[in-house]
Amino acid sequence: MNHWLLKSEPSVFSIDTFDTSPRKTTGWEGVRNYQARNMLRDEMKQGDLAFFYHSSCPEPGIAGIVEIVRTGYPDASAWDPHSEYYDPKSPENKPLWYTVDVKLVRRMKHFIPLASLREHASGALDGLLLLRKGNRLSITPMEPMHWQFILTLE
DNA sequence: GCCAACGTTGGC
DNA sequence: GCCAACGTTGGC
Repeated sequence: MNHWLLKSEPSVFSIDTFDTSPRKTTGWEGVRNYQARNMLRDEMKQGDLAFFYHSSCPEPGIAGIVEIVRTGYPDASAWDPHSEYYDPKSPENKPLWYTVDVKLVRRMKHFIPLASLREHASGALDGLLLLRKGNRLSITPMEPMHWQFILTLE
């Protein structure tokens, strides 16, 4: 099983938004970055777990855990002219962008602020992509070691 | 709002 | 293929 970290802006989709989603599941639409696309399409497996991270907000950090419940399939929003994720460069019969379905497993017992993660940046969380300067990927793979350690922080 | 870092675009 | 310009991300 793989471990991931998914970023989301709470003003767009927060951990609470899952409560209003059928079966607490949502399509992870709108990723328009090739590196992230490749992970969505090729690497995420059913049953994989991911930390759900709030970004670009007053208190960034890890809010919960989600599970990949459907593996990569074409992101239809790229073909929808009314969608904010519409991409005219995506051919109708050849999908350019992909998405997966994620389901909320649970909230963290305690929200884990980015600042708390940083305290271990040169220790147990050394190498965590999220903490690397300049990292902007909305999807990053995580080492099981880092996953386990973060669970001890909650 | 500022700024660093990175990705994408497009001219050549 | 190079590289400057531009756009986006995201913490602060």
